[in-house]
Amino acid sequence: MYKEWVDVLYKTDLFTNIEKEELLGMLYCLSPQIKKYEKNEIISMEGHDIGGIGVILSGVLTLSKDSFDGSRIIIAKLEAGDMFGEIAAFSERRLWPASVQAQGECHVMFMAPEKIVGSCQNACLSHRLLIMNMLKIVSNKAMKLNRKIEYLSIKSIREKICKFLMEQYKKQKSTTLHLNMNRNEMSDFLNVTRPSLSREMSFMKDEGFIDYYRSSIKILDLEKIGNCTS
Amino acid sequence: MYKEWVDVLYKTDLFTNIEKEELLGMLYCLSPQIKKYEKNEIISMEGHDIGGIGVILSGVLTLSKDSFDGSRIIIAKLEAGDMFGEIAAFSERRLWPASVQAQGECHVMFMAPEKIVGSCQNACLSHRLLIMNMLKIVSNKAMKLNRKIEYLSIKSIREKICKFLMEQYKKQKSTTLHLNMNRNEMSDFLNVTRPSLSREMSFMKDEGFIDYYRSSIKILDLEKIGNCTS
DNA sequence: AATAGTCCGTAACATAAGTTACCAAGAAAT
DNA sequence: ATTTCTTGGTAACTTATGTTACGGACTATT
Repeated sequence: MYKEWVDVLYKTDLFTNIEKEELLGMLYCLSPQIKKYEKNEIISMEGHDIGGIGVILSGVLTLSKDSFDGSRIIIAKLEAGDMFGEIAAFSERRLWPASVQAQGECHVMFMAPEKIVGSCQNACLSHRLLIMNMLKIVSNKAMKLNRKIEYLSIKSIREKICKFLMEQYKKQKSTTLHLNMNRNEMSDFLNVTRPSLSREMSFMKDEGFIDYYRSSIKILDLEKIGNCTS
Repeated sequence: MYKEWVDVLYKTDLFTNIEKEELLGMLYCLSPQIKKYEKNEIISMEGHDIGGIGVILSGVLTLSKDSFDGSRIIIAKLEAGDMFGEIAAFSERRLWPASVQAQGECHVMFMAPEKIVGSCQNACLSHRLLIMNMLKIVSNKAMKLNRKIEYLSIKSIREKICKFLMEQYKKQKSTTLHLNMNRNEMSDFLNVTRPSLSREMSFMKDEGFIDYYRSSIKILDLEKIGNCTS
């Protein structure tokens, strides 16, 4: 049952530094549930009780936050190997802070947080590793949230775009960028409306900073993008 | 040297579930540094390398983020027993994500993250507890960042004010609120300008939702504050 | 008591961003 | 090939919020 997923799990952050042979044994100890979801199926709803920590075995999920007025902001896309729910699971307020939805068919493994933290007789050493991995994962996630805050704290759209482009540039190590999101998702991510984003991007095109066609963007003036103030 | 601070540390989240008698021994094992800072002294600068995790022994500190344009957003005020730097210390990118500044005279204890995570011979059990406490602390902090994101994602000032007032109401369990910040700090927190905040608050006063005088705010129409949409 | 400093409300004005609507290019379906 | 749907650019208009500046009410200092 777990065997077919060992190769995927072996590469996850949660099981870093844990040997493949040990892994299967640990899995039986952790006794996670594996569930399959269809396209657009909602895996967890913001505000509901947390069942367990999720590890994506296959497929793509979207993490989104619902605003009061009904609009939805996509926080992130998650794929095989990624986790969700770890933050809330180990905190005091054990409610889903966001909604998780299947973008296509996918498999997800759920673990009870107590099983990770709680010691067990046969695999104590690995458990220690597991907790330490968990600490690192949660810390990294917190750092990411922090970066998100930096985005949202920026007030002008142009600065948001510049910051976004610079991060993409650093990630893709090229001035020719291929985004894995469309305009709508990009505007969601930057927390602005699509027409406003398009307008600002077209201004920047007119001014010769960038060129673009749909989700391909070319940075023409890297320096100006880098220290854009207004 | 550490003795005088045991009572403070005993109450911190980091040492939860650890006996007072054990604590002193652990401190010698962790060998933290204690430093004293004067009013307005900068304890750590955003972007610089992390020395260690800080625990506030006395005094009040402010956590703030610098924007590119020079403005500064106050994220939080920290007081005796609070920690800072835990997130970054256990993540991959070990840089201060924010600046920390002394609001008045204060004492801070710094610990190397390796000392917490690394096992030691004499206090292995306590170390396990320490790591688990750490996991909970970091998770809680991540949840708080998440809440901050919720604030920043709100676009209208009025909704921000309403959310802020509702949280204060839940915290203080009274419709007569006493804020521990002035208008400037409040506007920083909500990431809007002070005059804009004042204007919106005065509109809300005119409409009979609230009444206020400086940092005392009275909620008059709890329901309308609670489900304010525009 | 007089002075200076801080905090905060207010108002006129400027502007950036949201809103709505429309259209064209591509993609998918028939 | 034709139709339908999705995606994204554009433009006119509206509106919320930032900007700047001023003044009054406290507070602290001398």
